[in-house]
Amino acid sequence: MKTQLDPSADLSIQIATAIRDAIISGALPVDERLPSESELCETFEVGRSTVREALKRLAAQSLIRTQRGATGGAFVNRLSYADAHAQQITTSTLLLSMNAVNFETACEARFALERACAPLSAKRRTPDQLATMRAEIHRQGQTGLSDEAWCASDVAFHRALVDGAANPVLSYQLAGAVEAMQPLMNMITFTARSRDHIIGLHTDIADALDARDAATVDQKLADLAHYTTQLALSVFAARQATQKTS
Amino acid sequence: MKTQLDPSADLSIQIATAIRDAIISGALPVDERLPSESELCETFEVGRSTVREALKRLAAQSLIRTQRGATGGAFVNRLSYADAHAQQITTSTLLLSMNAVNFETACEARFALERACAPLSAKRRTPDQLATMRAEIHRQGQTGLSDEAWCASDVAFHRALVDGAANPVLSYQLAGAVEAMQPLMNMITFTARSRDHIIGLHTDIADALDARDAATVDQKLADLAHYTTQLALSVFAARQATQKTS
DNA sequence: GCAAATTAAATGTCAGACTTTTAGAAACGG
DNA sequence: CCGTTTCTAAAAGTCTGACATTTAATTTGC
Repeated sequence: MKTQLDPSADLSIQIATAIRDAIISGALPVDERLPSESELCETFEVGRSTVREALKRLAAQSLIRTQRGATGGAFVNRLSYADAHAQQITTSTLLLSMNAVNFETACEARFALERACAPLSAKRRTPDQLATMRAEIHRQGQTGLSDEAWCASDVAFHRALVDGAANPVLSYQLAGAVEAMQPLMNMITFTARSRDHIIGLHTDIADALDARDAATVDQKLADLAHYTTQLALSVFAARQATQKTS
Repeated sequence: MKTQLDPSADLSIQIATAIRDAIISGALPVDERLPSESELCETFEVGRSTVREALKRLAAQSLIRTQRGATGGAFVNRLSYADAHAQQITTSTLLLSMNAVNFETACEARFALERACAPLSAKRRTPDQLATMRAEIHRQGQTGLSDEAWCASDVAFHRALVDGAANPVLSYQLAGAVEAMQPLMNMITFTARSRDHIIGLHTDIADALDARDAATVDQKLADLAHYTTQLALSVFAARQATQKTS
């Protein structure tokens, strides 16, 4: 792990990189304990704060965890799907909000990914996941549901669909994308009429999954993608018109 | 941004979280300069090392960048697709290597995602991207190509296919998945016979994209997924048999 | 008016002390 | 001999103060 450091660049970055490389390459296996901070100081011949800043960088990426106390120290962390999922959501959310990705692009990506797991979900979905979808559809039909609650339920519905594919790698990638889009979706006002239409499509999707009819699931997801995009465009257009008159 | 800190938990984590929330919520816009370290010390009433460790955590996630000198400081970073892409690859790679995701699961996810952008790529691929694919196919046909070089070319081919969808959100998500799988693919020995078969499928895919024939692209990707999975399984089985005899 | 030197502000690094947490060892008592 | 309590040591977390380095703005000198 020891590498010569270039004093002209930031030391804590170099140390973090060296340790990260050791972890990624497998030289430091999961749950292996790193040397203590003092030992790392001697190894790299730097001050303790420098070592600590390097370790914090790694901790921020969930590559290590630290534990205080006598047998404590820094340990190589087994990256959990939950950790990866959280990072994915943060990254995707920031990417969407900071780069002015237009709604169409985000929507297209989301539904393209979701359609990718439709056939798998049709094959493997459990009765439990179907029940979750039905429950969310029922909730979506309730009057007086706020736009936020509506969107949250929408996410839960699609999350169940994705989980139905029973592929954790797909779930982690996709659920991140779906949830990252929620802030964008929250900006849309869903009228009672548009809600009814979406609920209809959701019902069709659930029915098709029930019947393990992959083609119909795919078709209805495509319809939903098209409808959502059109709806968003009209809502944004209307909002822009309002702003001009005011 | 100022929030009361709980002295029982780690201060640097709380400070990092507070600033991160401010960034994600948009309270701190892109390129906004954070208060200097000394000012943050006073705001949160902690020592400078604590503030610095918090900032390093954020820097590790590309949420901020720091600049030295008179007009320096920490600035809210505009997350670039390149940054997001790099993080995605690291996360996905670790997830696959640390969680004993079996090859079938990873492969299934990868091709499911890739098939998701096949129809878009068929519609939008540029002549340039087609040329890249043809070039990689040509390279793959050369004799004496190492397994690593073969896999790298394979990644480049699929990357061009994904980029053909002309959706940056899809590119970032998918290219990460494709590249994260490369270490797993590198573990497979590709015989001349299997290479020929894959090259044939690649050619079919390129031809179908050329003709903007989405259905055939999808079909050939499915074939490729199936073939790759079978090939991997047989390679792993053969390796296991060898180990038993030794 | 332009170039060089100075200054000031900011991050990066270091050293040392202290605090807190924690597991294990030692002492104690039944 | 066993269980409980106390002590101890190791380690991360925090604080303070100092110095180094980088960089832009300011001042100075010509």
